[in-house]
Amino acid sequence: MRAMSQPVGLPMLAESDLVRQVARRLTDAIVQGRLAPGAKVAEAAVARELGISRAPVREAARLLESQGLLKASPRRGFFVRELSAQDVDELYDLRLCVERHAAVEAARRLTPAIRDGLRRQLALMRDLARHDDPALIVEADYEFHRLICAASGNGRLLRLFDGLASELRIVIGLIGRLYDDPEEIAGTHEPVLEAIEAGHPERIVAHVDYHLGVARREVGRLVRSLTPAS
Amino acid sequence: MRAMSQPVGLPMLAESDLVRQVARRLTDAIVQGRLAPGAKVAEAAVARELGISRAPVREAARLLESQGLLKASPRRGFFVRELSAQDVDELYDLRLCVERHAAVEAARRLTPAIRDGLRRQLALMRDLARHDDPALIVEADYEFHRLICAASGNGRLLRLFDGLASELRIVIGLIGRLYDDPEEIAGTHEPVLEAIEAGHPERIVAHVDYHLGVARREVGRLVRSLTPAS
DNA sequence: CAAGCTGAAAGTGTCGACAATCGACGCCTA
DNA sequence: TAGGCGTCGATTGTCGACACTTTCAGCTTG
Repeated sequence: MRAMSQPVGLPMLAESDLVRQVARRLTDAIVQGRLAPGAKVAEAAVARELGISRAPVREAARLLESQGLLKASPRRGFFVRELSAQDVDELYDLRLCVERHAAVEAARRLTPAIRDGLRRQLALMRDLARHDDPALIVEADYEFHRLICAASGNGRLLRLFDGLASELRIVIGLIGRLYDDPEEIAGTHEPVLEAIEAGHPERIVAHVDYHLGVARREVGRLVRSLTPAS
Repeated sequence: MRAMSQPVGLPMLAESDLVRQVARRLTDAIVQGRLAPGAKVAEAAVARELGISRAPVREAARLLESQGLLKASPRRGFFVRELSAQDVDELYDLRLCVERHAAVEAARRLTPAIRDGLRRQLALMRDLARHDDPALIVEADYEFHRLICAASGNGRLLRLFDGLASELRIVIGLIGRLYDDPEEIAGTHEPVLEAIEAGHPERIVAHVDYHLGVARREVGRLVRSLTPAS
């Protein structure tokens, strides 16, 4: 007999239905760069490959469309979203709004468990930076920011962050690496956590701004290198 | 001969496919209060009523789920989302983040056309406040805020605002009226527009904060009156 | 009389199929 | 030879059907 369902607030990866499984697989393929921006996602092909009908694939595609990973072109199908430099700017503007608030709020509601979680994640990131596995660093980076958003106590904010991060990972996944100097980026994370632990709203905002500013420039450079003329 | 297709950044409401039509109808029914929170939205029933198959209804329901209007319960169907006081708090926290940024950005990029649009909308709101048609006032209020978000030039921000507003209108639609004193709310809008026209970021933020604070209290009171014990 | 069980009805999750539509290839014409 | 047009293939949008699950009403039983 299986364990009883635990009513924890976790995202519930039950994955019992096909739709979420397909959505997960497509998302992975996109953020890992296996499905390049602009690539067509044909329902029938995906369905054949997974050995299922088109209906779940179709619903999963619409789900990903609402998250901004796919773009639906009526009567033509779904395509992996292509991000312009302006798209990246929009995404980082929103990240700034959201993560400023999340960090300040996280500081207000900081518990020992959350603080330890953030410290562990930061240590992990530093560790990965030394061993230099670009894809894993991106993951750890993402998870650190996600923990802060989760610590804000605002579930919608967390979902919003997930959406923004997914979109950004369309371009990041293309290369597999984001930062030239992984140690540097770990270095800009540290003051953010320190400011949160200190609980100074102004310093929190300043450090979040600085860190996201660096990241924005890196990703912007990445996008411009992909689309030389646009 | 018709004009050539204009490559403007408009949302392109083609509305040719059934999915969007169904989504639109369901959304209207919810924000107008005809579908109460917690009500079941049975695919088969909706499909029968509209004389179509279940497939488009299903996709529309999933679309609305991603917008937070419906909640999917596996193997049980879709239900109109119920909003708690905490949900309202979350939504207004996000509105604050987003609309602060939108208003400041709108001031930076203010053009005469946009300024006139905002003024017209404000005048319309004042006019409606005198004639006291609660539902229309809510619409006009929503549209004023939406114009500011659109003026920010950030399409994702606008979509995000639309999502937040939709969710809030689940509860607002229940009563059909939001403010006891419509003139007062028009009064708190005016300084926001003035601050945007003046272009002082601090004043903009202050007035947006004040206005949304008033609105948050009103909606919060509304929600608590609906769910006495929770 | 209340609580648990049983059966049927309703509804969801998934499937395969058909018509409408879009894109591309090849053909005809100037 | 270049450009426009018609036809073909492939894919989407929509539909009806079937199996399984959930729900609820009525019955049985302690």
